[in-house]
Amino acid sequence: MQSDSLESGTPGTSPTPPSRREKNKAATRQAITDAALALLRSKGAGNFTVEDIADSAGISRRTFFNYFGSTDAALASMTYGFLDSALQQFRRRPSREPILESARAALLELADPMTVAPLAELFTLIQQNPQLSRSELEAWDHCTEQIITAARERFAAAPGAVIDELYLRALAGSVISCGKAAMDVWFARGGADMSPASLSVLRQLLIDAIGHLGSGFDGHALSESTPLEDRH
Amino acid sequence: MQSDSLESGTPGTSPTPPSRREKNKAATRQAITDAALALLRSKGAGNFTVEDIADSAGISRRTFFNYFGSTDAALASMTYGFLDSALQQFRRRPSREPILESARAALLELADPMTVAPLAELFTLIQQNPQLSRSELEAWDHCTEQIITAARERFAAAPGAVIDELYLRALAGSVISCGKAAMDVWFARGGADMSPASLSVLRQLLIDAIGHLGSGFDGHALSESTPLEDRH
DNA sequence: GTGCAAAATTGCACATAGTGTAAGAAAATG
DNA sequence: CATTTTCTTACACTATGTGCAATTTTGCAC
Repeated sequence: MQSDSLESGTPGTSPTPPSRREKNKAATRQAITDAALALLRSKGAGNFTVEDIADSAGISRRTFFNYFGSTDAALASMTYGFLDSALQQFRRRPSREPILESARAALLELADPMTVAPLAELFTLIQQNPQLSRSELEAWDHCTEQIITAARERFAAAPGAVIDELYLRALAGSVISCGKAAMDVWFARGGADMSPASLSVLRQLLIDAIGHLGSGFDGHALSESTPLEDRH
Repeated sequence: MQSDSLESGTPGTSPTPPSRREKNKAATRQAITDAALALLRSKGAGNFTVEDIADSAGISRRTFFNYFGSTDAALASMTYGFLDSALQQFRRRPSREPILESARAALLELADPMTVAPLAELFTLIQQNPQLSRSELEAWDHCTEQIITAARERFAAAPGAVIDELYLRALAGSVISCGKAAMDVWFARGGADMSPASLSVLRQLLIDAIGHLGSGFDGHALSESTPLEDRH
């Protein structure tokens, strides 16, 4: 679909230039997720089958299952990619940086237009259908595990130190929970609004959530009167 | 199985004495979960069918589906009950108590022998099988939503105050994450050890996790040397 | 291009999941 | 006992997910 320069896609970024096979697979994968999202949009959750997706993507039912284990998994793959961008950002942060600061920077990646755009509609469609949300939960959980691993590796850089697994897991889970909370609130407010103003709101929500986490949630649940931004 | 005193089970606790129908349904439900757990233990995850469970529980396959939507759901129902005990404890706390203190008290309920015992083995069996964990995640997520609702009701008691949804959701998610982290670490260490010493460890893990949360995770990931309790 | 090996797609068969429906069994009601 | 309500069951049917072998496509050497 895009400009298919033969083999040198972006030399230097990846050690393995994408072969034709890999590009075909990526295209098929994309066709599947596109078809699944289109069907979710047009027919609603639970009102289409794997065969529908396969037909729409121009492949056989069997091939669909070579790529994804279920309809949910196909849709959740978008969320995986979405969260993976935050994880990569986390890994990119310097090791000596306070970990909550790294988490804040990583979560802000979720407010990137290119990152959140493919997810926005999916989220709105999913939040109305609890059935679909199972695989989504799995995606968030998977990201939590990845954060735990990344954080463990970071702390392991300090030689001879004993890593507190409880601290790691509680922290990673809380960070992800804050990201999820910010996304939920954002979607609940304005839906999938991709305008710069809306994305700015999302960024602020992510920052505020991490702020609450960093301050130990010391009682800001109520605000007697909200002088600024009481449009809610 | 147990002593079936006719109708007066525990007068005063429930306004509706359990009729014969309700007791039969409860017994069937229990038989299903028992059978599912037994099969999980003996055959391993993914190596038995709904029909196996139904046969083992002495019911038809169709009746199984009248009670649970899937094998996973049957097993996850135990986790639902487990987490529900913590939720009830949270609701029982006084409204003016600091919310993290309420959370701490609620999570400590998870270390109650009567509460955690039915879950212990399930957790160990589940952690080895990522397939089963989807419904478990759903159970934790469901509990998070319940906590959000309970906390919202608590704060709504203050008249005229505007509730910060982000604070609520981030807090509830983090609290649950801390509970989950403590459980994970506990199981990873000693498995399903129900001894008083082990349960004491679990209690301390839960307290420490909430402690981390309350102090904003201000850097206790490493400990240069652990003078006490370095048996890990 | 030709030929060959590796890999992907596909069709087919099959076991299992999950659901609608109607008949039958059990329990509550009078 | 008769009736009504609720639960269980059998049956039929669609859909999911997987193993397997045939077929097609791609990569690579010549």
